[in-house]
Formats: sequence, C-alpha cells, structure tokens
Amino acid sequence: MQPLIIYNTLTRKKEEFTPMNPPFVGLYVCGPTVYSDVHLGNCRTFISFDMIYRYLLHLGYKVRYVRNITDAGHLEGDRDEGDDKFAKKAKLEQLEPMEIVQKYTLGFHDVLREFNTLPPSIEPTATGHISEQIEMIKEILANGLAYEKNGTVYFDVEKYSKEFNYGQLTNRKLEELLEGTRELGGQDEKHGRLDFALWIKAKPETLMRWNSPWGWGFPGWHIECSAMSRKYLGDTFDIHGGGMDLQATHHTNEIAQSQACYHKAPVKYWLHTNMLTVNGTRMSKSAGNGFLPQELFTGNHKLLERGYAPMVVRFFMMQTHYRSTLDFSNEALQASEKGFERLMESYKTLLSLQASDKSDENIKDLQNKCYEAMNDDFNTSILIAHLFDAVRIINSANDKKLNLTQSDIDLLKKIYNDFVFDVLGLKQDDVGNSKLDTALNKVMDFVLDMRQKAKTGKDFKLSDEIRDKLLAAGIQIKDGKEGSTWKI
RNA sequence: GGUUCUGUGGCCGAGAGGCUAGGCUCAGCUCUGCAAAAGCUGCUACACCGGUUCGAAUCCGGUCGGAACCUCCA
Repeated sequence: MQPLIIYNTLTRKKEEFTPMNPPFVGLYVCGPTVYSDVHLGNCRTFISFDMIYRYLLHLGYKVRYVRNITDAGHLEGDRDEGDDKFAKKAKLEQLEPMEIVQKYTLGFHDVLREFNTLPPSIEPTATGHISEQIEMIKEILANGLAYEKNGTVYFDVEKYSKEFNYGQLTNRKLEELLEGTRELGGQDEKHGRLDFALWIKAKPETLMRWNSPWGWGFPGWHIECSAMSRKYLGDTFDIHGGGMDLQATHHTNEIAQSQACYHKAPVKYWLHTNMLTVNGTRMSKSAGNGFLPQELFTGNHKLLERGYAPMVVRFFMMQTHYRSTLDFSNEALQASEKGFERLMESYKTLLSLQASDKSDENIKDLQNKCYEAMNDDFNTSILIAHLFDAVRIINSANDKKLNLTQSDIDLLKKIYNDFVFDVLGLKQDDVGNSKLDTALNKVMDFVLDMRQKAKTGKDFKLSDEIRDKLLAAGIQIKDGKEGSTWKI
C-alpha cells in the first residue's frame, strides 16, 4: 500500500507520515474555549480532525487522540489584560464561572454528537492541570527564558529567539514580527513587545484563581496545551492540529514554551484546517456572522432558507479539502443535500443488488483510487468523486445495464462501509423507531400493491392519485422494471 | 503597511506543465400509461497582460480582484 502523505505546516511541504512509535500515534487538537456556544466554523475544525482521526484508525494505527477543553485563563485580548472570558460571561449570566464551563461543555458535546464525531481518547481541562502548568512555567523560568514581574510571569521571546526560531511555524523573522506590534507603554511590565504571559496575577475581583509560587493567579492561554500534550503524549509527539487562526499566536507560543523547557521540537507534524466563510468572509465570533449548529439544523436564521440535517452539513464539509476555505451558502448546501441523498440511496440499492457471473467494472481499481485519494493529504473531495463513480455503477447494475459478480458487490459494500461510514463518518439520517418502521413497511407494501392493481386495470386516475397523495405526505414512489419502491 | 494564500464552466468545488475530477443546475435522449427515480449525451472552464516551453489553467514576472494572519477567535 502506498504511504500516507500529509501536509506539514512546519515545513510547508507534503511529507510521508511516519509515526515515531508505530503502530501508536499521538494526536493533539486544540479544543474549544467553553464560554459560549460553538459556531459552525469551530465545528468544521473538529469535523475535519474527526475525519483524520477516523482515517488513521482505519489504517490500523493505535491513536491516542487528545483534545482539550479550555476552561480557564483565556483573556479578552492577547495583551494579557482585560477580563477573563469566563468571569465576564459569568457576571453577565449571573452564574459561577464553572457553571458557564459546564453549560457550554455539554453543549459542545451535544453538537459534536449530532455531527457523528468520535469522542477523543482524552479530553483534559485546563483547570484540571494547573499544577502541570505551574511546573512547566517553573522549568522555563529555571532555563532563564521567562521572568516574573509583580506576580505575573512572562515568556521572553527575544531571548528565546537567540537560540530558537520563534517564527518558524509562520515562516517569519523576528524583525518582521516586531514590526507588526505596537510600542510598549511606560506602564507595561513586559520587557519585549512579543512577550506573552505564562501566569497572570489575579486581580481582587478575579474569581478563577489558584495559588502558585508567584502568588494567586491563573495560567496564560498557551501554556495549557503545552503542559497537557506533554503529559499525555510525551515531550515530542506525532501530530498537532488546530484551526489556521491558531497558527501564528497560539501554536507559535506552544512550540516556544516546549522548546524553552526541554530544547526539543514538541511536534513532528503540524496540521491546520482552513476557515469556514460566509459571503467570502471568515465566520468568527467577533464578526458576528456565525451560525449556531442548532440554527442550521432548524433553519432558524435570517441567512438560511431552511434547515439542513447534520449529515448533509458534514457531507458538505467533506466535499472540500480541509486546507481550503469553504464558503457557506444555501445554494451550495442544497446541492450537497441532493448529492448526499443520492449517495445514501445507492447504498440501499446496493444491499439488494442481484449478482451476475461476470463483472463489467473494475471495483478493485476503484477501491485503490479511494485509498490513493485519502493517502494524498486526506483528499476527501477526490474520494467523494470516486464514490460517485460507485453510485453510477450500482444504479446501472440495478437497471441491468451492467453486470457485477457477488464478490464485486461485496467489495462495493466494503468500500461503502470503510469510506462512507467509517472514514467520512456519514450515516443515514432516518434513525426511526423500528416498530414504526416495520409497520410503515407493511403499509407501504399494501399501498404499492393497491396501486399496481390499479395500474394493471388501467385505472391511472387512481394510481396517480395514490402517487400524488403519498408525495404530499413526503413519500416518493420510484417505478422500476422490477416493481415500485419508495423513499421518504 | 508587513507576511501569506487565493482568483477554475450557471453555482459549489478538486486537480495541476500534455491524459482536461466530482456534486448541483439546465437542455436533449432512453425507460415509463404519464410522471418521478435511474442511466446516457451535451453545456469543455481555469482573472488579465507578458514570458519560459514543442506544449501552461498548471512554471516565471507584472496588473487587477478576494481572503487570512500580524489583535480574542477553530
């Protein structure tokens, strides 16, 4: 089998993926900050990495997938001032900060379950790893790459840069980075303009606070990922992922913190997923153009014509490569919906396909092409193109326009199970009550039989009426050579 | 302003120096009592201007759009 090739942000090249300790793979993805509802853009990242996780599992790797929950230490600005996001929200909603955390963590899990994502192996929280973070800060201080000022600890970027390449992940030089920042004010505690906080002194009104060697305070945003990835995956691990927006600041600082501690690059492959846009502009919390998943499912949003099922949205996302921006529109979503339904319908057709003693299509070749697509940096959009080739083959075989042997039919089933369900993580949306389903099937058999009798007796008025009434009820009749079938 | 990325047919989106994905839409055909479904066929595109090359949508230079990051954000 051909090797898996992935695009590494660190080198800006596609590279062959070779885990450090096969068959084990360490995967860390930056999770959400749970102070508000996740919007669809956030979901795209987690759905993309779910696909990547699923494919690694499919290839037989034993993956430890760590995705954190940020529930502390996230300030309004990255200038290490302003309110803690949780405290601010807590004040607004008159709740304890941990009530905020609980509420939005549960909401996050609910949403991801709708999108059929697999849970990570470990989902650590920042508040649960305060001592690990303090230990790490102590190490950085001991190595002389951080300094304490009035109870706050800062990372010394310029000093670090003498030994390491700070702008490595974004391919930028320190001087360029410095140009982009403002001058320090007279009251600033920082030595350098790029310095960032590792530990922040609590103000009298700060609710979420912990004791530390530097007094009461709370951790900076970036240190949690360094501390938790190290704890569960080791000093150096295989894959670190996140949204592209985290690349320049958060991930750059993560690398710096880890290297300042143990003088080794923490991550072998950095993967970044691209943004979801609305009318060409990035969906983000601050821009206020975000959709909540629930609004999308129900269609209850001024930009939406109607609702779209979670699996339609997932399929829509899978049609685009994870490193491309994806623009959101009703038209695009409706196109995906039809394509998705056709893909799922053909699976049902496949399950009842009659075998021939010869095959007119090379299914093995199709399977290889599916692997080739995925092995080329998880190219789901090419994969889906090949899957639609399978759709065409299945439907043609069903129309008796081409032949398939039983082993080819079985191989097609395997392709569907492996790629559509396991890797892309799609599933049939009609999760009904089986008792009702059985009853409905019997009723429909009866109705279709009635209609067939009407047709045989040339009572087209009645047969058309049955068809139209059923359609009005949301059931579509499909007349084939071998009789009629139906779908909701 | 700096750093990147990007500009593909009616729409969405892959690909990437010659073999010119795929989905949706539209038109025609087959099938059908008529439809629908399904299949087949057609619409053959790569912002613009130069250059390299036997050959460029794909490489290089420029022009003009668009976006991201540099400030919290997946």
